[in-house]
Amino acid sequence: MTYYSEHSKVWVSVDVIIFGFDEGKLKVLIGRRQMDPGRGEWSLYGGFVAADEGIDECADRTLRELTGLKNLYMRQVGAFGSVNRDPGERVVSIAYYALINVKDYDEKLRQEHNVEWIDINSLPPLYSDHNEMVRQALRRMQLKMRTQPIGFRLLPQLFTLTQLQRLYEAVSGQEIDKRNFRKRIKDMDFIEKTELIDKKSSKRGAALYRFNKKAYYEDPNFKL
Amino acid sequence: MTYYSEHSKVWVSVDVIIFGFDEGKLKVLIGRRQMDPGRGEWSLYGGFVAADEGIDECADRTLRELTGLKNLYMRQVGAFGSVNRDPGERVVSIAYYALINVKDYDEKLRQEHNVEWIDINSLPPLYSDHNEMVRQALRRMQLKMRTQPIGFRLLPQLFTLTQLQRLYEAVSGQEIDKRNFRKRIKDMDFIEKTELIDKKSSKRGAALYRFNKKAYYEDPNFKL
DNA sequence: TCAAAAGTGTTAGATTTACACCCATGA
DNA sequence: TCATGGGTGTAAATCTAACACTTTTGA
Repeated sequence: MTYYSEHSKVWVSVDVIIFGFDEGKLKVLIGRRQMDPGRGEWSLYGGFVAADEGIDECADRTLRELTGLKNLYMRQVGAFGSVNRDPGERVVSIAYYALINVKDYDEKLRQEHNVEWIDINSLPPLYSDHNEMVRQALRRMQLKMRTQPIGFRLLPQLFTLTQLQRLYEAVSGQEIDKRNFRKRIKDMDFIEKTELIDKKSSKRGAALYRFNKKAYYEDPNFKL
Repeated sequence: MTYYSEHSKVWVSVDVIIFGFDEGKLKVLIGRRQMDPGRGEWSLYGGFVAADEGIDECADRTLRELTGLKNLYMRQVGAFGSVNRDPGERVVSIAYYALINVKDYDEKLRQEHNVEWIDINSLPPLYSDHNEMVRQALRRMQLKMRTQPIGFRLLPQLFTLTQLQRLYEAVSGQEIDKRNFRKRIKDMDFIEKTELIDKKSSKRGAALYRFNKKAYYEDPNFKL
């Protein structure tokens, strides 16, 4: 049974832009390409879509393969399919972006896969059209972040308000007024202050907060 | 030269959600599927990506094939690639949406292709995941329309403010206050009032306006 | 003469922005 | 004791939303 046999098939791959937040900077996980063509060039991590898997499943599998983590936040950026985007063969690639807490990523696994966290503002030239994928992924993530509380995916479960503010500054690329920021946060009941104090970041210590998912679904008024 | 031969290839197609505005309603161009499987079902118009064309070129070609029109506004919605989305074979499809002025579409061509303008709020069940494609395309278009003056692509070159308002109401799905709307329009210097009067829509007649692309690029302050 | 659509301003309320000082603590 | 990051409120400006009547003219 072959319905579309007069048309030609192409390879379809998935490339993942993995965002992390560390040292006050927004970072992307990239590595040296391990196959030809382009072996050794800086590249996003990716993989080919198998005959019996959907593209979302492929993205999940690829991400888990690299990070060992499940249930990460991931969204599609879009399809990239210029004829000559891949120097080897005709490949259409679907880009996804994912958010992870850098601390959750096992250091050994990172080294095994030979990938590194690079500041998004200092990315080297990447393989094929991967720089463009990163640009588009960032734009998408920025937009999403204004209206959905996904930033917490880049932070530990407990975080200080300064950390949260630095995160939003790093993602949006612009400074935020401390008092106005904290005022807005106070209005969101699903960002809960805990009794715990973080003593690492300052002498005085800063209150640790937590994102309450359940409270968010009951009253999802997020707007930054 | 075969780099990726251990991986399997799939068919890649393009499906186009063509939006039009007519009789105060937002409409989509759909037709009866002309091939197996699913022959006769309501469906978006689409086509397969050839080995030597990029996906954007494929979308352009598909759109021109159907409408005979060039330089239409078109944007990618995303890739759809569940394993079983197509009942015949494994096909990954990239959805695009396009905006056209219904009046520019040659009636004869429309009949030849056997497609119809259907109110987006009264769409029948469509082939495969096409209903979902339309939903996502609409959402994308709505978002874009708030910050970019793309609505004019759905109207004749000359239009009245009431037409423009009805368009925005149809796209956003909610009523807009007439006075507030016209106030905002007045602030945009690139929406120019002409000397011409439209006498079709009312006894009194309404001023016809025009979108000045050049003026927009000089001072792109659009916000609705 | 009247029905139908065009056109026009004001005001209250809500939201956004700008801005500076005291606090607690470890070194 | 002092340097460092934590924490707090107010006022002006801007933006948004609500709202009703007059005009023109073809039928």
